[in-house]
Amino acid sequence: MSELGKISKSPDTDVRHRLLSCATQVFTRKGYAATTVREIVTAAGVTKPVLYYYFRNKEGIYLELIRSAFAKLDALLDSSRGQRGSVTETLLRFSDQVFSLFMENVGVARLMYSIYYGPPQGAPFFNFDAYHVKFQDAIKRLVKEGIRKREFYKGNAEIMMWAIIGAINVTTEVQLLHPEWGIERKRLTRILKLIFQGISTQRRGREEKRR
Amino acid sequence: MSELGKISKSPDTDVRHRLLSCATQVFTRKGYAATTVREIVTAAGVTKPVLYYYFRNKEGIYLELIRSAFAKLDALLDSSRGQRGSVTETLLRFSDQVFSLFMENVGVARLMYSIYYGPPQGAPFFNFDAYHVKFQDAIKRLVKEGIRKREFYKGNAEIMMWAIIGAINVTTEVQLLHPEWGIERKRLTRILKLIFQGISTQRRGREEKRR
DNA sequence: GTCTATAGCTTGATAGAC
DNA sequence: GTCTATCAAGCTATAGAC
Repeated sequence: MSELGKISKSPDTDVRHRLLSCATQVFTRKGYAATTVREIVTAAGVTKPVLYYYFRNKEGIYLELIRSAFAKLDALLDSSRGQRGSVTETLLRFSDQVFSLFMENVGVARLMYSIYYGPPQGAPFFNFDAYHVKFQDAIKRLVKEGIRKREFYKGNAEIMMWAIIGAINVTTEVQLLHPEWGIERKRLTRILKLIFQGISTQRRGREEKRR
Repeated sequence: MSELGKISKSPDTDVRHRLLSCATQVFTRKGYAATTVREIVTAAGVTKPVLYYYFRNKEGIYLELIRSAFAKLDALLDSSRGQRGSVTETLLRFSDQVFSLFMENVGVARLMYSIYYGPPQGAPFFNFDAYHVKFQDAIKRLVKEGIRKREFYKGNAEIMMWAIIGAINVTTEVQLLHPEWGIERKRLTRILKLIFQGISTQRRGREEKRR
């Protein structure tokens, strides 16, 4: 009986979730402006008022999609602070979690890329760049901590940051568009480890010898 | 007199170039489908027949934009073969040239990102992925050559390739959207050198010691 | 041929019954 | 929470005046 009670309660949130999922797909396929509320609700198998009940309007469901995804990223960024263990480990773990989050929300990610790079349809403004900066700061802070703890060479933290972000981006972007090319989560770790250790057999030039 | 002759000849190609430039802007701003031939020609200060003379139609001018940009990349990829000097130098020079090419055609690059990631307007198909693969192969070939010449450690060439492509991508993408963040050409070189040499003070783990 | 006015459709959004 | 029924605004197409 209690089971039935729980099950009968779930459709509420289930409908909400289905609406979000369908909206993501339609927005991605047709762009913000060309997407009609009608398409979203028929895809989700509900009627219009349901959408207007859960989300204020078309803009509301769009912003909810984007915001909820970034809320998860925010939580992850916060958790990257004050970790025990080496910075190297923290960076690897953090990148791995970012990749997982990306994959779990790959649909929304695809939509965000479409909005960010695509032609400006009348989509409501969202400050993607603020999150780019947040993300960069989180990585840069870890790199600086690594330098302070002598785990990393005393070099330009920003350059190191870009190398790491480059690895994360290339991994997520390839996964976004060509999952069949098989850059999966483990591979990101391997790329990062490579960046930590270097490619060249000739280690450190002038800087090293001068010490 | 001969001067006048030369000058009177240039407007032809000038008009052609102006059309291409304006088309790039309008396509990027409004998307392929929403762009009308009328907008392009008025922006370029010419009449419709001029566009239809130089390019067959709307599809023609679009494809010309994309194709001519990739033709330049093709030339660059070819030139990366059989270079003298160290592979490290070749890779740095090649990346630098790619970045320059990207910057010289940043308008077309923006359009291509918009088409590639944006909602599929009825834009004529272009095989962007084929060029992605070509590009990857060029880098991978150089990395393998580096390993063969003992310039690079005997590691996974593909992982090294992704690290390098990550650096190139992050540099060009940031330049595309936030030139004010100041990741200019020199910075790409610095990121690559960092990847070659590594970040960590702990060089090579188990793999190294086992040799 | 050209312009305008209007009919009719679509869209985002809401009211009120259940 | 969900439905039916409906609204107002905006767009497209075209009939019909000139």
